[in-house]
Amino acid sequence: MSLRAIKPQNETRTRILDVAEELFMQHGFEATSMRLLTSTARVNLAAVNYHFGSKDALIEALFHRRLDPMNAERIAALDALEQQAGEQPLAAEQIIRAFIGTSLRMIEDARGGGRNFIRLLGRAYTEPAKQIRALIGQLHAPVMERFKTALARALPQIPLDELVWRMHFMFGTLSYTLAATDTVQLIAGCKPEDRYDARLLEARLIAFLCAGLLAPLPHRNVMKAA
Amino acid sequence: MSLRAIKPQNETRTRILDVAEELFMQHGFEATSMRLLTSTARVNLAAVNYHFGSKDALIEALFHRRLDPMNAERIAALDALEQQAGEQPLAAEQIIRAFIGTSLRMIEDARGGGRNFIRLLGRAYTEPAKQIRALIGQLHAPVMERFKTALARALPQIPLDELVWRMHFMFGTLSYTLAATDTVQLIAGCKPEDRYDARLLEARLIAFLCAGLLAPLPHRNVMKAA
DNA sequence: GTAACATTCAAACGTTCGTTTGAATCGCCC
DNA sequence: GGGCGATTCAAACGAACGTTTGAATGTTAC
Repeated sequence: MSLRAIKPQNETRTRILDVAEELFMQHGFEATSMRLLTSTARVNLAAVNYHFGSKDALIEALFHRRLDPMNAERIAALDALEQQAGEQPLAAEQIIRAFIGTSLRMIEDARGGGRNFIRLLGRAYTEPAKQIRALIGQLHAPVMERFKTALARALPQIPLDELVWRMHFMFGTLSYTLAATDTVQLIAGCKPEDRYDARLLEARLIAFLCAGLLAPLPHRNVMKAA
Repeated sequence: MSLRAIKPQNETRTRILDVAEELFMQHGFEATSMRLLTSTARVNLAAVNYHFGSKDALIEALFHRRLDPMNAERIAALDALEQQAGEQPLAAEQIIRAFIGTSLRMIEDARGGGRNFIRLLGRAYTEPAKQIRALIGQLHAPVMERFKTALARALPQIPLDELVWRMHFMFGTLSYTLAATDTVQLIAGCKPEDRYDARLLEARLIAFLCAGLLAPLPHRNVMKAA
């Protein structure tokens, strides 16, 4: 067998996953049929069922392939920050950077398909299918808990329930921004080319999110005023 | 014909729309079949095609029914604010309140189905189907333009492109928060009962969004640093 | 009462879906 | 080079989908 003819291991699996990322991002999970997927990937119709078991299992494998390393990287980044800081508390901005940096770096990876996945992920947070939301929640749970305690230590003046909501808002901003497609331009005048300058986008996101996270506490008496 | 037996006009239409709101919110557009929809609404299977023409046309009518009054209300609220302020510029917080107040008031309407629609809407912003995103974008365009100019006048120190992005972030926060389901609790410790205290949620959202909108400008040299 | 129109109904239409099947082909070790 | 597990292939499966049809029923006006 010649060297040039060596067939990469799991080539079919990989090609299915890559195409699935792109098509699921474009059309959604339900609207992407196995026939379109397999023909686009130039594999047999039965290949998905053979290699993954079912369409649902393919979706699960797709999220695991990207999310597991991403979340590990996030936790490692936070570990490194805390070790480097020693006893000193971290700044909220550092923690935010550690979280969204992982996503934004993948956005720059247009060739490798990372951008496709990030957009798909942004959509998946509001996916109606319960099993998908449950999977995402389960994969994110450890890293969420980790960042929650880190932020709570960095911002002791913010009550925990308020902090949880602000993390919720932050997460919404991030997922919506990442999920945004080229076609939808809700706010007229938005220049689409800006969207892919990940460096500038990061600076804008950080400024917005840090300010929101550190916002003055809302008056608690709104609870009684109702 | 007795008074009690009077059949409300368009009862079938209305019942279809109400059930569609609920089922589309629960399962999404694609995953909700006409058979489930019509049987839940206790109407004949052909009723949707008779009254609306097609499933897609039903979706379109569903958005029009809620969004047209909502956006009219938003613009009216902004008009009232500006007239009341006379020559004086509005505060950013007033403008934000005018926008999100409409959504949050519908969240409190659990009986009337407004809550269903708001959640559905939150999801629709990241809907993969292009026609749906295009419809939402088209229905929102006038109100978006209106709020953009209002915010630009209230915050002249913020460059327009930065302002557009911050509106984008705001919109993401709002849509994600509204779309959030009971089942997904990405951040552990979030108490679901808080979610329906619209008054408290509004105070939290306003504090977060105002701070983000008024955040210090990011350093522009990040563009060169890349 | 009856003609004209609006709505509802049960049944069927053709299509597409995810999945399964069993044979054919490939890659590799002895 | 023959055997064997891994993979690919064309074909078919039953189910579910959105939609259409034509008759039946309800409603309104004269």
